[in-house]
Amino acid sequence: MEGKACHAQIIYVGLQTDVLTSNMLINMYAKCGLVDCARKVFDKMPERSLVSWNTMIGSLAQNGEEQEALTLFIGMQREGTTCSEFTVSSVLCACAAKCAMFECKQLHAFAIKAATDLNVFVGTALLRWYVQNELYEEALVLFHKAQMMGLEQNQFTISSTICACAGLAALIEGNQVHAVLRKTGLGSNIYVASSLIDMYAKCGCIGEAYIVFHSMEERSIVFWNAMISGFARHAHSLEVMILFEKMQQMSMYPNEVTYIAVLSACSHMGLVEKGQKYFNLMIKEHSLSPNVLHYSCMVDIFGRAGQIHEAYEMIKNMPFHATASIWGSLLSSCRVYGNLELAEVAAKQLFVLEPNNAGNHILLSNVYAANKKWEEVAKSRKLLKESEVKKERGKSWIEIKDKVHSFMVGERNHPKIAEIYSKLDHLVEELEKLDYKAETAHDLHYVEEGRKQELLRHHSEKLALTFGLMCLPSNAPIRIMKNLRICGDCHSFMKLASSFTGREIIVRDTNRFHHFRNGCCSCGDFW
DNA sequence: TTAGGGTTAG
Repeated sequence: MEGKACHAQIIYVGLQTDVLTSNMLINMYAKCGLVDCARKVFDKMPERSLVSWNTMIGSLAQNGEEQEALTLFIGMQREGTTCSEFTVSSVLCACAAKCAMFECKQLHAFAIKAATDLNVFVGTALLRWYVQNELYEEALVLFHKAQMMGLEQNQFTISSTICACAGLAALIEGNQVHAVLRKTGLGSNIYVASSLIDMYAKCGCIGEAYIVFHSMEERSIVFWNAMISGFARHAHSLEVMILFEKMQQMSMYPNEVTYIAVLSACSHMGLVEKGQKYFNLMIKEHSLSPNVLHYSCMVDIFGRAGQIHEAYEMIKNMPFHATASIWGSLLSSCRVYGNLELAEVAAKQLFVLEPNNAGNHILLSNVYAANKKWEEVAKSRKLLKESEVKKERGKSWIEIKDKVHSFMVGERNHPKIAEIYSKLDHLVEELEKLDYKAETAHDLHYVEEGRKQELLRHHSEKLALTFGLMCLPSNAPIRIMKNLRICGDCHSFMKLASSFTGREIIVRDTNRFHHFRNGCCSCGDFW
């Protein structure tokens, strides 16, 4: 109100035409959240300076009016006003919030042309934009470029970069950033430390994540959640529960994110009663309203444990429309337990919600096959073949030195592919001596048995494993990332391979880790 | 007279 009174006084004495005063007024209104008042002052200005434009664009960007900020920026260009690093960083923030990829890419080029890309504000906004839009590789390229040019790194650029490494599960890159932290001391920042825990957990190094967790005295809720989510991702349910208790002893109370981690740990381990206990605790003890993700966890908990009807009841009674992910979880459970009736219910919903997801058709045909409904299997396969729907191809990747090696199922292009196949054949022979038999039961391609076995043998994670065995030192764990869920055959194969080679093998599939050691998997064969 | 930012989610 003081500002408004002051504005009235300025108008009274006739100072409103002064550019400097108007700029200050725009700024004052924007800081008070009165962006409309700021805009009125801006619109009435007979002439505007660069600062007027910058202040107005920045105000709009910060007050959630991103589209208007972009429109004004275009207007500024049309008027021929040269922009500065202030303009570029504000407009970049607006683009990142809007996820306007095209504008952002144009703006990046614009920033380079206007020689503003070396400005720390501009660089930070660019990095943030890339990470927010999951363009992690671009983010890392930018970070390396900044490093080569000797530009300043700060806690903001570093936490975004670590987030990019986490998104790519790029451990070697992540380790390099960690080394920068050790030199600069930026690792003691709570945001940086939280993203570091997340990065190590997502790269399969849960022990490293815990070392970071243990080293910090300051602990925020996000920091606790990052560690608990990491343990959940690795199916270390006991550690999840211990930390859940410990945080409360230290007067830090769980929030919605904590409960998602706790419930997902229960689902990965088949802990139905514990899951129900936590779900009730969340509502009654901590007064939190479960969101669609919590319900999704509960459907998963019941479904994975074979309580398909309870899972379906949960869906029917929840206060939200079920998402594709929830119906997908039910359909997967139906496949595992051969429940045809509910598989058809789930599939019907999924075909509407995800018409382009071939996996749903395949799951349904698997349930038909498990129930020996061969006519329906054929119909379902025909439908899939006729539609435009394509199944996502299996892909695995592994980091060796500073390079990511990627393998598709039946890979032909890798430079060492001949040697890989030959070594893999040899490994299969050795494992067959330990009673390994290719499990083709769930692989329902209409192909003859020999060909089925060949397809299974060339699953991408087996190729990545073989390449890891060829290239990595004998004591190094082999970390493999995969874009789909690991199949039953590869799971058995990895267990035997860990025993035969004496190696630790870590496989991350769509949303969790499997640690294979001495012939066993951390998931206890429940996933 | 003008700038902001980063972390956790079945």
